[in-house]
Amino acid sequence: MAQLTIKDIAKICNVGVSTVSRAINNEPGISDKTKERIMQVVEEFHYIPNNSARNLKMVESNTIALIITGIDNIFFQSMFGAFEVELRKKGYDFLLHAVSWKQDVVTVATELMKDKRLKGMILLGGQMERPEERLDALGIPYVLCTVAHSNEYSMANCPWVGIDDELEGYHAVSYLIEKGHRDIALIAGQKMDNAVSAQRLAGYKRALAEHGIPYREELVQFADPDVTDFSPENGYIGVKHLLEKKAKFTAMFCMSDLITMGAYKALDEAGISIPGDCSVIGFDGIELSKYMCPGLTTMHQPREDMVKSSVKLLMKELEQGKKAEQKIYKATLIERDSVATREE
Amino acid sequence: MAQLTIKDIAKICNVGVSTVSRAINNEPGISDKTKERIMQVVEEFHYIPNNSARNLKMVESNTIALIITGIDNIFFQSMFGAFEVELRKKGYDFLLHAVSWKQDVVTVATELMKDKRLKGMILLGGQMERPEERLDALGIPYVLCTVAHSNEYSMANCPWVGIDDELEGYHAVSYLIEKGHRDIALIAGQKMDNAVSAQRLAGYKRALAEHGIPYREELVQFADPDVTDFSPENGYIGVKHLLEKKAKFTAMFCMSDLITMGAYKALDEAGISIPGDCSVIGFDGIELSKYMCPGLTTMHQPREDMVKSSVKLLMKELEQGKKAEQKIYKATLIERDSVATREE
DNA sequence: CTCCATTACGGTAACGTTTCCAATAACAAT
DNA sequence: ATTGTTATTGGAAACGTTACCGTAATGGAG
Repeated sequence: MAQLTIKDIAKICNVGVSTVSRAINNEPGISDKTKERIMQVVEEFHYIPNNSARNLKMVESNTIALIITGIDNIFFQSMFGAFEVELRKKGYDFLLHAVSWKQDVVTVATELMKDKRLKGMILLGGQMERPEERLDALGIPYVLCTVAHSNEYSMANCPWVGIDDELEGYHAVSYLIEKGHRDIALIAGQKMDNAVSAQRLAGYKRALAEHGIPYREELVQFADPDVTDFSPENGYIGVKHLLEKKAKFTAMFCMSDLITMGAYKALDEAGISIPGDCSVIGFDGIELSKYMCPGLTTMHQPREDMVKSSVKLLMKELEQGKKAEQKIYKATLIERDSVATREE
Repeated sequence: MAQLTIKDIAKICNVGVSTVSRAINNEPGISDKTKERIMQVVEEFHYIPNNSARNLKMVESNTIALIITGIDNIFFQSMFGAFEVELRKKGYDFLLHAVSWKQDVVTVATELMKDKRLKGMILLGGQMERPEERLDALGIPYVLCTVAHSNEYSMANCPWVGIDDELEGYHAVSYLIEKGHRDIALIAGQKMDNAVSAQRLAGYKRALAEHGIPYREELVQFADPDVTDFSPENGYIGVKHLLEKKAKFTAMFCMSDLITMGAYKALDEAGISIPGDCSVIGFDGIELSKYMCPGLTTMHQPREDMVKSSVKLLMKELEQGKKAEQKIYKATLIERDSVATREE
């Protein structure tokens, strides 16, 4: 079946192509009568404009793209919706584009920008070093949301919103210490290649150090190379390893809430009660954490605020041409029932 | 910053545009020397072709789209990856496109087909009636995977893969009955508008009827209008409602595993033990179900098989021009620890 | 009835690419 | 040298749309 084009519609209606174009884009300079007639034909023949041609021709769109690395991550998933409403509220079109871990985000972003004549973009998730070097060259406003980076390098030169992973890891562990725990296990992500994990680990070490507790390697368990970072499996296997090593601990910091789900299971199978025998603290504050038994105490990332802030930063750049800014949020501790005080 | 085009590259290299085109698409009819020279310039200037122009010009791509309704659904999420590897294995390019519940899937599909010159497509999730009427007109092969439909209408005329929700609902409830239960609660999705829920409900009723157990309305709990179908909240609130009504039951069928998570919590808060006081069976067999405490007994949908089958069906249409086919899978019961035998 | 201002419309050049076709270069065979 | 064959290359048309510009139609004022 041959594809229906704007010319076909024009021919059917006995008008010029520009008139049809005016009709479908409700532009001025067309009488209501012809417009109606054209739209009727459009409906009847199910004509749909070709976006490639449109994007090719148009000098600028009204579209803002959300480019997300790690679409299978439940944490980011919970942010899609908020981004969409926030952006539409400001009158922009919205485009969600997933990039897999193997692709280079900047390449994808560049491609997308050219193809869609993007007005701006928000990069969500993943990790990168010195992104501004290549991103600035694109010439359109962008903001990085929850994009990880190594300890050595800060995001100081880009529009960036997120939390300080080192600091919040420190807070989580400090909380456990305040509750009287000194033997604190850690279930982390991949040992290499995971910047978030590395930073939270740094926070863990600092908290220990500040309270004069020696760092013991046998208590920190990284994800096996073949399991997904921050997944339930990560937690389940992690705890199993800990138990095999006969590591002794009275509390545990898991680097994601999903990890705690696996940890709960492994602990349950070993007959270790939460929080009686072992306290557990999670990270992220995802919806699911509230339904765990016992309710999970966790460091909650203010996702809503982070998306609002990202959009606001982008708008500022877009509308006022303002320079790059940063917005670093605090995580908040949600106390539920998975952490107990340890008496000496 | 002006956008770099193929003409710019051609000018820089002192060659014609067609030569550059040949280089970047590694087509024959170009000497290795010039090709190398061009590619070097391409790298240096970070040239990226404009896909809009490309798609506009090219008569046919090698791309197959996965169009998914309900990207936030954990069940579908677990299928993305498998689709991608399966399709790439066959040598096709892969494109994931999310459509929100408000959009019309067929419109989106048509648009995408025109824009990207799709070779074929797979529709995942959502629900539609008589989709073949409009989809066939597109003129490209497609297959529906786990797309719901009402009881009255079967998918007999489209390429379709999925399970029989009525039958598997029947199986789940029959299993409970075999275990000696007669007072079986049901936590369902939205009362209206959810075809999957409606079919599993029909299965529930049939199982009851066949065993001479009267259907009692107070035991079935639909999702509140403002909560997400099949979510943990759906389960939590559902059980709370049941308990408020002082409904008496010894077992419970939840229409998704996610629902059971909320149900577990509500049961736990009410001091009702699983499976001692109440057995629970779930549906879907998602990864998470294995980590619940106690381990969840659930009807597992063969996701891997369903994606493989979808791709195979599409290939058949693509390569041999075969007519629409159907593939209806059986769910398999995974017995874990959430269902107990009830003694009379 | 004429003139002018306004509104409605049609024609056509771009947008950046691929692909066909023609043109040139290279080189071997006569 | 001449011819033929093949390997490279350049030019230009087309893809479907939008946006500019010019022209025709309309309608009100004089």
